[in-house]
Amino acid sequence: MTDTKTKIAAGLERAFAARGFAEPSVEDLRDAAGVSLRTLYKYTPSRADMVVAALEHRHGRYLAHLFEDLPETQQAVLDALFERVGDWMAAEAAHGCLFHGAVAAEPGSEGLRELLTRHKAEVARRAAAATGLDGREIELLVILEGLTQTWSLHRDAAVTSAKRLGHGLRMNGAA
Amino acid sequence: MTDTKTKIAAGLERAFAARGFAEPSVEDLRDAAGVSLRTLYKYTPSRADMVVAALEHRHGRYLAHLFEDLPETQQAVLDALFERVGDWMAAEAAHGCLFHGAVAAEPGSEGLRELLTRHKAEVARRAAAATGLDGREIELLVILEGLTQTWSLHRDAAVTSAKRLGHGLRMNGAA
DNA sequence: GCGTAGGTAGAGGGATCACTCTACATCGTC
DNA sequence: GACGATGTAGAGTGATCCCTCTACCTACGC
Repeated sequence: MTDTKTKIAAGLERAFAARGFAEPSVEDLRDAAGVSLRTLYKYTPSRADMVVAALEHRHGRYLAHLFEDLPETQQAVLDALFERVGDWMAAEAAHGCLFHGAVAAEPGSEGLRELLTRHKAEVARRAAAATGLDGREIELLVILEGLTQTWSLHRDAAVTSAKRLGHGLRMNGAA
Repeated sequence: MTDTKTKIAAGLERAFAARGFAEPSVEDLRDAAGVSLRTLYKYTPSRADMVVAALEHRHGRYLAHLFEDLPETQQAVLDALFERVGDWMAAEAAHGCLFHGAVAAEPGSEGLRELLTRHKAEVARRAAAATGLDGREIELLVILEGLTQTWSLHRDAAVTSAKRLGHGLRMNGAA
């Protein structure tokens, strides 16, 4: 049997991704996690902790989805990254980035904001390393975030646009 | 005296922008709008309507902020747009795009999603027209959205990155 | 066989919240 | 000076929600 803690985190992530952070009640979250209310509160002693658990679980899954088994050439890596973001949105994030969603739902939480910062920094760092575009982390992040936000409006066209922007990135090395 | 309806919409916009969509109670919104509860419910018969009123008011203000009195050359327009987005974030949107925030707070609302779509389409359309980059609306939107999302993490560096990406846009006309 | 760790089931408290309703004030117009 | 439109003030209602707590079950090591 899978570890109770990961089972809970996976269920919470699914619930928040599907219905946002405001709507699901703790009883809904309990159903999604597949445990009793008591056990849920044992591992995540408040609803805010449930949000954190879901985000941490998602962080790992997102990194794995983006950066495992990438192609060989760095140009192909760049295109593959954007395609994988599109695939991720289609399969898992119909309602947009979960981290931004969590911060938007609770703008006062310093903890959530720090989680968001760390998540995005890690994505940018790994993307720059994998594409050989060191020093261009922020530009990469602008494209990745823009793609994430526009995907729900324009689907594949957003992926294509991100690729084009990425190619431009590779062209002009300096400002 | 200013029109009651606009006074309410302006107050609501301020409240949601400052504290997000989940936190403020209707009584908080009443205080922000500066009217009585009865009057507030007369113009916006439910809390959901208050959200819509705030977004419609913001839509107008955002377009005015971005597209009024732009410089003459199209290259300067492009840079000015990104700078204005940065200024807007600093002054008005410390917590990110209000439209995405509203949809994230209530993912089930078809009305909000349509409002978001129309808002972004109009921004993209006007940006393409003002910069002479017709046909590149989606690429422009990816940069604008990416800038909006990364600004809270990287401030001026995000604006600079957006400008660089914009210059690349102007270079390669075709795919 | 028994203790312990870790689980289920679900009722109830206390607080909050969206929304309604009654009663009263103000002001421009005829 | 009466009147209608438009506003304020604020108490009350019904529902929801987060969280706690009691009571019980099951598997496993020794």
